[in-house]
Amino acid sequence: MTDAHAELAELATALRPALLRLTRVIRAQRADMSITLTKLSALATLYQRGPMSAGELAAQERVQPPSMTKVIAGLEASGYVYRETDPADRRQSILAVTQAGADLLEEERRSRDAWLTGHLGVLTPAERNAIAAAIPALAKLADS
Amino acid sequence: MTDAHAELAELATALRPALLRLTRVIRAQRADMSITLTKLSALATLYQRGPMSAGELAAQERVQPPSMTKVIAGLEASGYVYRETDPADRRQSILAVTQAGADLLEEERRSRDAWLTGHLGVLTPAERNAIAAAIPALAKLADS
DNA sequence: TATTGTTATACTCTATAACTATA
DNA sequence: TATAGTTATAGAGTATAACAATA
Repeated sequence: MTDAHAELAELATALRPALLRLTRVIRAQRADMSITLTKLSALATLYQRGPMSAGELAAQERVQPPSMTKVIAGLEASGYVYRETDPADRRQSILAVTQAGADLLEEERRSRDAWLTGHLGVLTPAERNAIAAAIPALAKLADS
Repeated sequence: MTDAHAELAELATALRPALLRLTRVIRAQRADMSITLTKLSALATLYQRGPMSAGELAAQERVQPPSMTKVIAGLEASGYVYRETDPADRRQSILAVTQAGADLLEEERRSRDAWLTGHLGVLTPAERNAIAAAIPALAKLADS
């Protein structure tokens, strides 16, 4: 007789190290690049989803507000994002990506030596399809 | 005409935030547990793969040796691993999981409220299958 | 009072460089 | 000399608690 919980625990046990190690590898590969993975991710989200407040961006990225404050400060200092006080609620600022930020994202996307893009090319089409098919479920897990 | 590189870049762009956010959520959920995700992962690897040296464990976990030194020190202090000097090469120690370490892993696996296990249960069977199918490809990426 | 964001502080994770012990 | 591991040091990432400004 099948134990459903044991099966889920098995899946969790297999998934956890795969996520952790791959994230480590991706971070390490970025060590000598212009911005870190954390900053790149926040910048990409802001670009894709459009201008938003610091709190909204923190929620999107699944970090606490003080963590996002530091990430934004770095992106702002580098000239990749700017902010304007929301006239409707002066506690908030609306963040947006600058042209330099958009250029950086485009460069990252296009770059032939971007590690993850290059290594995805080493996988078989079936393996890439398997990853593509799993992304919505992984995103749903992060949301739940 | 299809640009293969652009497609890979798209996949990378979708995968990266999913990995990063899910890893953040999993780490955050462990905040009040007995050991951190990094230590749990190293302990689980040592248990599954069997006794090995510190250098081997670092390579398995995709971290540099000094990082693993600290992880091992914590696990040893907690009584979850022990080491014995390799008689054939006295520079190395062979690490192994103690009974307390094995008990902890069993407890983690069994625990009904382990976050990841619980939340995998919320996914549909098709979503879980998609994740299970992607794990080997994710592991291959981390290896490549 | 409640909400948004920041500052202050601290801990975990991880790396590189330099060193020690052994081979 | 070369290798395995540790120590020293530093930076990134992240959190909680306390605070300030605004609603």
